[in-house]
Amino acid sequence: MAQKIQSITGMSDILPADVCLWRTLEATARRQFENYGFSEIRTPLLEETALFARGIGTDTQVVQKEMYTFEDRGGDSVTLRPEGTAGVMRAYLQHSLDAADGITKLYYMGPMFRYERPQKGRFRQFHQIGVEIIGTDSPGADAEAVIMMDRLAKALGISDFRLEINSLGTLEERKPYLTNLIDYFKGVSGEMCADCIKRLDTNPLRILDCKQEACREKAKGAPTILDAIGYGSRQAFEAFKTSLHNANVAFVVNPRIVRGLDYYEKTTFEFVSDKLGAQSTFSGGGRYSGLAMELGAKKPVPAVGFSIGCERLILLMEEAKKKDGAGQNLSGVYFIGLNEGCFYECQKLVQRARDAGVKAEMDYTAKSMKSQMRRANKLGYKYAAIVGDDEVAQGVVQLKNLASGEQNKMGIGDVINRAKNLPDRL
RNA sequence: GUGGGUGUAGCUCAGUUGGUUAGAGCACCAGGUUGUGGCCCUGGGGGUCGGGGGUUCAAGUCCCCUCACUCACCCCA
Repeated sequence: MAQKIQSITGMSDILPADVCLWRTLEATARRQFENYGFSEIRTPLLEETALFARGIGTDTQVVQKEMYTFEDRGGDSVTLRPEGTAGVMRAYLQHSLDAADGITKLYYMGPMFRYERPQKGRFRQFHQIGVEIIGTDSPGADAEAVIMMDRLAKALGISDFRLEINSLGTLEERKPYLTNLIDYFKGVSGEMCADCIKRLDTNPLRILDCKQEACREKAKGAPTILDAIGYGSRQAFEAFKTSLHNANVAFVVNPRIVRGLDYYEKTTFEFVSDKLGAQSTFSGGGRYSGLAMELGAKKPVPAVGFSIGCERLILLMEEAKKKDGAGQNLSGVYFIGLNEGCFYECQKLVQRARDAGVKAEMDYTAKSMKSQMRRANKLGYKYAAIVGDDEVAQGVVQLKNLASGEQNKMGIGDVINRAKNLPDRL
């Protein structure tokens, strides 16, 4: 016997019962983003490996350990995209999307791939919806992006979340800060956990976020990035905060927010919820400008963006939906043929209904009436249309309203009008 | 990559110190009504007990290995 094949680790099916929620998310995001003047862009799932290596940063965990990278048949190294921003920036540069206007506002949605151990809210194939505002370093753009995300979450019925913001300063400002930070932690490294001692070399900012009690204690006394950033960054951060206030977007400043991708600078932000387990960030982003140069642009291109972890947001939507408990609305006509002789007539009627734009089905074989009625009920049809010998002879059907039990004889034209909720002609 | 938890019917789960033919609820199918669904009643189908090996007269149950799922570390959306 052949072995049963199932989906591979960390890559799950979105089943029909769940697709409704996904469509709501996607449609709401599209409508919102387009109201803010964004256009959709679709880039390939597969890109040259160098795009991500250079764009995200060679030393990041994503690039070093998590990418699905392989040689294609021509011997080129290609990679399944682990995030969306690099591909969008590549497309922006490749097609000179700045030509029409200095500012380009884009959004995208689709699957991303990272080879990680799955857990709650984390998968190997996961979905992101993201936006990028390219071509301006105005903090107004940062605010617009964050406000849009805030409104989207609320439009989806999610209220139980908080916004955390920070500024990482520019790359130049961060360098001396990092040196200070490393010096500080080296002074107290004897009391820190093994992971954090490693982080001194790999990712010192992460130490600020360590969950170990001893490290947290030490992190309290550490120099803060917000004290180290320059005048320009500070002013931009203040302007950003003012815009959030003006839009009634609540936030907390969290100087320990660290982003995992190298290209971030200045404003960064995360939308977090404590209903998501350990992976509590459902949307995160920030400002970047070095990315374009890494991808071969002649000068830096300032940009800001964020991306939503769809699976995590869906989790929150499910949570919010539990409170509503929306009932299903019935629709369509289920045709019931009472015997073999009526079967073909029934097929004709089903097709006329469908051609007229009405949802309609029937059994594939002439089973008992009871069985067909049960099916009509189970599938959530509003009407059953019963077709027996008498009805065929008279050119009518018995149309039964399955909710009220009311039943009337009528021609197929009237059935179609009823099912389309058009007023009856009679 | 590391650690914990869980794998028995389509789903949720029982299954005693190892002991007859592995059960329940829901779901599914049929009948109770030869042309009327939902509720109810009756009956039915469906299981390599995740997989492999071992101990034993005997393994769903004990031991080893393995795989999958899940949660956490790490990291991130």
